Amino acid sequence: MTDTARGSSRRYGTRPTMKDVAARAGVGLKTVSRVVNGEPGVTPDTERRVQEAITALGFRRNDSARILRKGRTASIGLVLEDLADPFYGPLSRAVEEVARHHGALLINGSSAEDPAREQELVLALCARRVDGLVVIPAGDDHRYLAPEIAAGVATVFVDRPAGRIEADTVLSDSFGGSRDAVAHLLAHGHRRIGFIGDQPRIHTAKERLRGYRTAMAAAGLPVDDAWVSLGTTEPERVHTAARAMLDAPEPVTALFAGNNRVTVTLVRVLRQCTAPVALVGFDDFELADLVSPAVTVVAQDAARMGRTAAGLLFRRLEGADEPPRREEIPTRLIARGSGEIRPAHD
Amino acid sequence: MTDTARGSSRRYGTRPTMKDVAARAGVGLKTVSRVVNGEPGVTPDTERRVQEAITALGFRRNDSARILRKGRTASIGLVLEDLADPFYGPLSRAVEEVARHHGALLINGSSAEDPAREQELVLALCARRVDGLVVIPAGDDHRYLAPEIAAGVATVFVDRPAGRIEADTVLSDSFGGSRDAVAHLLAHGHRRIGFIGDQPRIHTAKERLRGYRTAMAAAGLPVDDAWVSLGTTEPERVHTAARAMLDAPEPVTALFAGNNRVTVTLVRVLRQCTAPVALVGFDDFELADLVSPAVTVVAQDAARMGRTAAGLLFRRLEGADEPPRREEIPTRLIARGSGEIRPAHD
DNA sequence: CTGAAAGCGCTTACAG
DNA sequence: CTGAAAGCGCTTACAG
Repeated sequence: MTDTARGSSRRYGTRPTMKDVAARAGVGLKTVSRVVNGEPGVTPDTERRVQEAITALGFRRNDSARILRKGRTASIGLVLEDLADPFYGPLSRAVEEVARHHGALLINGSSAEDPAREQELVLALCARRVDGLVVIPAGDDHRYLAPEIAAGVATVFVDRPAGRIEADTVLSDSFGGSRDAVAHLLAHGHRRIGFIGDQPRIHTAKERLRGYRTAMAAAGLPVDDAWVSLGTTEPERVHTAARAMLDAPEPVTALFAGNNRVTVTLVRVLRQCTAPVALVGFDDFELADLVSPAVTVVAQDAARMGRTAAGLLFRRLEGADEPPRREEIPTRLIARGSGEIRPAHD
Repeated sequence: MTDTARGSSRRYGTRPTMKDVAARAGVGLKTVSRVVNGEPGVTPDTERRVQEAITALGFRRNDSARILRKGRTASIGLVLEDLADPFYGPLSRAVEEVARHHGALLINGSSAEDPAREQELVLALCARRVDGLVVIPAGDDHRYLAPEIAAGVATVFVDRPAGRIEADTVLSDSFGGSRDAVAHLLAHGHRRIGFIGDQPRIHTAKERLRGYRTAMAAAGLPVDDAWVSLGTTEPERVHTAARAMLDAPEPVTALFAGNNRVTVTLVRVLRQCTAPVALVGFDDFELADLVSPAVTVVAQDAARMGRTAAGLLFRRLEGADEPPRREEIPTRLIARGSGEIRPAHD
């Protein structure tokens, strides 16, 4: 009889519960719970019997039930633009490492740069009752998150600020990094410098443009409208924009790329040019030193951004009750050759 | 009174439940459940009252409770080596897309190529009762998963086969791709070809070595032990191995790299060489065409691997009851220059 | 040292 | 169309 019951409880798709273990070991439910959770107050003999039952039945605690009772899920959500983008790999990994040290798992999803999808994902994670969220926002209005934050979901925004709510934020120094990049080109004799960046609704794109303008202004130089092009990072769009700047009657002698993907496209465009054109890119990429000329970049520290964000998150979860913080991670200019090319004449 | 109760139920960290909504709307619990889940059989007027209560209280259904009752978590686990590795980005993204179409979230973690950590992660995901698992295994003994699979956790192994259990598997054609790569070098006149690959305990490393040996044998050529080096992908290790092959009295005239990271290191090593040495790498990488000479590779389709794996997984979850499958994803040789260099003389 | 009862927040199965 | 009761598999708070 007992054997039959046990047999059927092993059927495909059915798993033994603590109750089954308790029955088999001839103890109470709470005793099984004690053993499973390593709580004290169980005699060695009782413990052994429970362990045997656990092994025999192939019991594994159902954390869904545990989570419901305890109120904490020991998981955090990570919403980013695209898991396949190399910038987010190290960032995700860093968040994961910190989560791991706190015994938490990572649930993540890609927004594909779509605000509606970002919101859908974030709210799905809230419904799962993640303890916290790390969000690289696609949208610019996060009021939908306010009730969740008020209900205790620790939330940190990374790479771009939250829109219309206050929250912990970790950003790269886009403004300072861009200003330095352009100053670097100016120091190498350039006067007509083009900026090709991401869509203007993206915060970092605006900041990088501001850095560009500030550096030009500090050098007392005018900025021709034709030297600035913001838009998608599609190769075709970037290619067209670059060609326009390079084929103008007074062509730019240097280009500053607003991000990773733009930089790579510009490397391709510039190989076709006869006259050398200087290039500095925002954000480093793996083989930047292998291309020739090697590409000068303003490097961001994605792993540090992830670590910092996760650190802030767990501070909140451990009860830190302080106003939202905004951390800025410095960038670093790495001169490799392409940014040190001087203008032909002028 | 009611207001006080409501006020306190909004306290930081406390969230309203269906019961609260029911009380406020003056309906039964089940009616709230019907509205929240869009089930039929609710008058428009009742529905409106419930919706108002939901909005007023900021209610969001607790999926932890739902999951416990329904038995399915609508989440799948993805365990890979390192989220930050560019090979896994597109693979993860592809798995995520398929999961999304099935309404499932992705929980993932990195094993860091450590079998113990792989097991710990996988079992933690099983305790969370993920519906399925996509595993890029680090270890070579997965018997620990047998009870979970028997209990209904759909499991698919990707990139490397499962060890000591039967399970759905999606692999690249490492053997065929490597054989083709080496045949390509042979066709360009090489006779002394070196192979630098990953650690021999990794299945793909063994398969790629087998492809190399098969191609050499098919050409009737001997393989000198000094031409084969398996080990970690640390740049230093790869550098030393390559130098030994290149500085030998009878140096190799071509190198076949067993993976991505090895290829990149070899590009760096070969730039220092005076005599040109041919190179083919297993696995494509983003800027392979920008390096000079551009790098000839055997490309894997990581996204297709991810899609295929997730496809198999959801077939199982939808009840497919068939023996474990093994899908092999073809590779593609992309000639870009480095693999078409001919040996100096001979 | 051990265990019975209540409850976490939902859904299921039924009854009106 | 609507709702009260039971239950998912654990943990909590108590009592022995």
